[in-house]
Amino acid sequence: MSTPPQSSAEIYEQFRGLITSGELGAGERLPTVRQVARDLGVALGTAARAYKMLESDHLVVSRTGAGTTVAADSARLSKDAVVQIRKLVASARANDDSLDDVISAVRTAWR
Amino acid sequence: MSTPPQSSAEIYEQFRGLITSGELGAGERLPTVRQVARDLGVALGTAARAYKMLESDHLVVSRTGAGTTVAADSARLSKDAVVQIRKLVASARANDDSLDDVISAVRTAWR
DNA sequence: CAATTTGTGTCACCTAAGTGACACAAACGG
DNA sequence: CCGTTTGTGTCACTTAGGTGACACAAATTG
Repeated sequence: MSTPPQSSAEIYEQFRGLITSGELGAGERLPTVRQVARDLGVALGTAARAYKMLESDHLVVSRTGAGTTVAADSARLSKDAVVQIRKLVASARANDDSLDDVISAVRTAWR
Repeated sequence: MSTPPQSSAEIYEQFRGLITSGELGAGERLPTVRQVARDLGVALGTAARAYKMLESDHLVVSRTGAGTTVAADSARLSKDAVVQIRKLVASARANDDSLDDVISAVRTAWR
């Protein structure tokens, strides 16, 4: 495939968001690498690389044979931020702002 | 250089944030591609590619000889969103949240 | 007008990261 | 216990996007 629908970095980001926001709780099982690969139409190694990145961050624990589960202390985002993010998204949506513009502005506002 | 300090995509994002949030106003001049290349330690072509991307988005206007300036109708983010982003960043900072975690959570909350 | 500035285009080259197709070891489950 | 599931590792190959070093055309400047 010449243009992958998702890169390993994007897959990583996807799960990272679910985990750090607490939407995926500690102990919960992630889909298998082969599941992810099939669902997103990427190669096995690409999904595997994403999981490796998550493990490097200690966001998940992978064991061959058993699957991959969310690590114990993985809800890293404060409740405050989660609430603010919900408001921001509502506001931006109401104004038809684009996700990319919002992300860029957050990055800019951060420094 | 094996590991570029910034990729063209990152440089693009940087300016995109400044422009869509209105921090760089219409008509304002951007640094020259050579300036950007020198300052960030990237190759000329890398900075040029970033500017090309900005132009594809109609965020800037480039003319050989003259420089690159912010396009007329380029403040694309709503005031509401800008305000919410300011609050979010304050909140996240106060709680020691990481930028990457916040970005990931915003992405997740969006869908 | 002449020199400079600035964006653009091209060259050969290198590396990161994607691909499919495997193989293997650890854990699980009937 | 034995077959299946699952994460991991490797292979050769392709592509996107970096690199430095140029050259060129258009706009600005003195």
